[in-house]
Amino acid sequence: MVVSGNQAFKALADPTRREILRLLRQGEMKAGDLAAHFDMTKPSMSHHFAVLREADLIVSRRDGQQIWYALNTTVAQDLIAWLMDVLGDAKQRRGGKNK
Amino acid sequence: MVVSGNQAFKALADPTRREILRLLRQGEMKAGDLAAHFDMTKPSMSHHFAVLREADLIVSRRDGQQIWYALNTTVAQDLIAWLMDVLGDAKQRRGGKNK
DNA sequence: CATAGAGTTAGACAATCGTCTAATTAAATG
DNA sequence: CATTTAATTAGACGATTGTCTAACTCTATG
Repeated sequence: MVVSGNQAFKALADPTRREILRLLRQGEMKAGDLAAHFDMTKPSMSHHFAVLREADLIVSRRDGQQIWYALNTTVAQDLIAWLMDVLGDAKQRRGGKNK
Repeated sequence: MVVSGNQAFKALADPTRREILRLLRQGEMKAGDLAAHFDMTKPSMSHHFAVLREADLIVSRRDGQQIWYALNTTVAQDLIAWLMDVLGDAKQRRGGKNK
């Protein structure tokens, strides 16, 4: 885990934040457009963006009045590597050992 | 996500629980032997086992006085599928789209 | 430069979480 | 059956989390 393993896992623990990541699969989006997908105030959404950014799961850039968010795949790759390592092929390994 | 997506993600948010999963990679272990790896009371460890079991990330069986825990790979596979879907190949996808 | 719009920051508050000690359950054994 | 050992359950408590309203920053524009 390169940088923020624990923060990244904690960030993923909230369903709103996972949905934000899902929306960003298709490319970057403005903060306001993201927020429009949720039944929640803008400050609450802003908080979720901050948590995701501090976990390095997203990156942001300002363009005039608006802020664009996009997935940061670097930490994402680390998370997947951790999960695959710990949980991914355990079945095969156990099969080989305990059969 | 088959059953307990949110619970599974929340279970992964704690470093002690992730370490428990890591230890279980090599096969099932007794509750006491797992607990011995941590600087924490047994009731606290028992709580973490319960969270992991409710998230379907581990399974347990009693053998006399002792309880054995093992990884449950079913939900683990779902988690990995989710992560790969949302975060896994975003770089390639964005590259193809926004280049 | 006054106003409006997009977004964040500050601070409060209830709910959830992680840990502890004390009590309890369940199995083994003299 | 009394005691010991392995583990969980119950309940308390401080820390963290997710949400809200109010206030603020920053940019655009008349």
